[in-house]
Amino acid sequence: MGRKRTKSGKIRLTEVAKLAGVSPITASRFFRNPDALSASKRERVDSAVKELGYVPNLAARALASHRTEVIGVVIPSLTNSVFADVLRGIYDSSEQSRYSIQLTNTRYSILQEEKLLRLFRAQKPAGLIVTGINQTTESRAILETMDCPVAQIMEIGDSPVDMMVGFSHYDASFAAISHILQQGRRRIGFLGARMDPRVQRRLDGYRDAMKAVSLFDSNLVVTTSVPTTVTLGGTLFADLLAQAPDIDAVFCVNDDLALGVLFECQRRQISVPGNLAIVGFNDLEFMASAVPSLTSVRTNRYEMGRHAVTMVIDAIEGRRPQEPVLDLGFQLMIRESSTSQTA
Amino acid sequence: MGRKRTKSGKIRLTEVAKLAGVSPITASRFFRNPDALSASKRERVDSAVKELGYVPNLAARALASHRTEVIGVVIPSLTNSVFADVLRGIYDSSEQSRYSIQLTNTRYSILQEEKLLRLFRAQKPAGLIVTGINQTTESRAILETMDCPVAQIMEIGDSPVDMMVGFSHYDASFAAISHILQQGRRRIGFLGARMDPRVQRRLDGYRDAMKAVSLFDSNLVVTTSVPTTVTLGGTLFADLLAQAPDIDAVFCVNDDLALGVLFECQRRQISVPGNLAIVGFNDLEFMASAVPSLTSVRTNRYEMGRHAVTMVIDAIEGRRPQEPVLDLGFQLMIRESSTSQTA
DNA sequence: CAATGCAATGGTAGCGCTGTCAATAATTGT
DNA sequence: ACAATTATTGACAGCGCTACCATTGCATTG
Repeated sequence: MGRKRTKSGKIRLTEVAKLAGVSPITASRFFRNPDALSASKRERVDSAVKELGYVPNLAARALASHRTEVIGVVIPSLTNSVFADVLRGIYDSSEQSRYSIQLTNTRYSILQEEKLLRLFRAQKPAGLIVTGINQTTESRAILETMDCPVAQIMEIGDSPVDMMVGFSHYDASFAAISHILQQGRRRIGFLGARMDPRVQRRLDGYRDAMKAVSLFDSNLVVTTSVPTTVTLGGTLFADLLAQAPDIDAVFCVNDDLALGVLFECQRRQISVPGNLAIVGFNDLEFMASAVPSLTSVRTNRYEMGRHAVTMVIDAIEGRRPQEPVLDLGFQLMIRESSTSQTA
Repeated sequence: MGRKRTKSGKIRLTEVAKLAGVSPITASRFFRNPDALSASKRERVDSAVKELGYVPNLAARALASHRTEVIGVVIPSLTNSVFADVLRGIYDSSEQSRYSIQLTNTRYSILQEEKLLRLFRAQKPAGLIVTGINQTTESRAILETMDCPVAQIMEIGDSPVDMMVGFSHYDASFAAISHILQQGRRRIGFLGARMDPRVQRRLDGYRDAMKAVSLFDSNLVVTTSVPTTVTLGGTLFADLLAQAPDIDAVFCVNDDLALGVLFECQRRQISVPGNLAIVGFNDLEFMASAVPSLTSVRTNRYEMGRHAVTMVIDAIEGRRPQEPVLDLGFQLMIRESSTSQTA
């Protein structure tokens, strides 16, 4: 008993084929592999598609082909502005392709991540982009049976599930501390919030850099698992001052904290960089226009998103990169807040 | 070249039904309308699903039912931190439902918006969330033939396509200016960047509030179509000072600009609020911890996202709100930057 | 010239699920 | 007790597309 609604206007591939005078399968090929058609048929199908305003039914296509044109993305946070740039890169790249993005958010929950990965595996995405390299054993197992290209982003490490795009948080942190040391500062505090694996590695870099010059002191480190805010930067800085009143520099694991520290310094009349150097991480836009301008570690987040999508799509289409790990590096943006007043 | 993969392990609804000893259609109903099953069958299907680890094939479901469980979201920018909060609300709400989010980005392009809406219409989403109320005639026509619930978010107006969640940018701006006037300031500058329709309405509110007390002066207004940054706030403020050196307050259409103005004041040794009051818009988190703390208009962005999804889902499931327009209002967060020094 | 290869095209047969409506079982009222 | 009503359930027939393989036509080869 027919649902007449079906006929209501919906153009099917069959109609296109009929108008073009070809078989449905040829019309189908027009979309998936136009080069396989002769020029004449290609043109006939093309104009039939345009004349009828045909739009493929993606559900039917997915059902018949056992594939989707969806790239899954798993990130830990929508709030963290770091991911905004990555996402922009991801969406920008995907828009030029046939693939669409399915974005999901773990809220830094390991369990949520496992659940999402399981969901993705069941839905057979064409590709997958996940954040970080510290998946649980379970998550890793799911990723390895994913049956599609997988890119891990934000950081790089030794054993990619498949591909990686990122940079070394350890090296970036180490470089930042080295710079501060070079400026003659000795008592460098460390401020960390929401200690996810990447932030943890920044702490490792800090610790090793300090230990290398025998300047490490656990009183210089203040961390919390609370999510980052500018206000929190001020609070943590106050804690740090209480623990180590003689600090002459602060390294913050992100720029929001650094801005909070700057404000707290203004509140307490601590001169920056006179009495205190401040260095942040990520190089958000405001760092350059703060007073004094704030030194930070620039990370190539937008490019990370773009490359991740490009690599995944290339892999889907059989063009695997010869080098599965892409290091996008970082740049130390040295500004007033960490250079001597005289400079 | 067989792809035997098809059979490889995939559990179909038929298998579940067989194990549960029911017909496939009954098993199907278990997912879509469990209340229609008797308790005994429901349990049998439930355990069969669990035992086999069955996961529904969404493509098949969409093809057979002519519906999807996708809610489309159209926003103009992924960078603008205002949308991060809205998106968080949207994703948080959707995760508790069966619906998934398909996010798209117009980059403030009218044409891109039309293209995306056309695409969505063809894919028959279960619901749609779009930004703003100023669609083109063409976009509006597409929305009206969308055949699914549509929520317009970020602002409210008189003729919703279907539903609306937002607040009045005009009123918010008017209220902010009234507050500044109340503080005895007379020469209130206006700084605007990326003049999208909502920002435009904030300008309208400013203009009317100033005209109401005969204090409007076009020299007090500086706008640009360039996207907002903190740095731009400083630049625009410099332009404003050049045009109107006697200003005693600045109203910025967003908090990034306000922060840029604050930094520029620090650079130029302009005392805030002594010589200049600063008021921003959105109440981003840093506003409260700046020195001095910065007055802003708090908008309920997270709630906006949550409500939009909830309303759309309710409408999809037949529970239409009696009132299609939801005004989430705003709150003026009065802080040091706009109050007299003596206060 | 037949044998061979290859490019272009089409026929057949589902992909896994649900809409429709009919059929059956359970419940109620009088 | 029996008809009328309601709750459950199932049979059937596709949804619109593509994988697979077969077929056709034509150029190439020895």
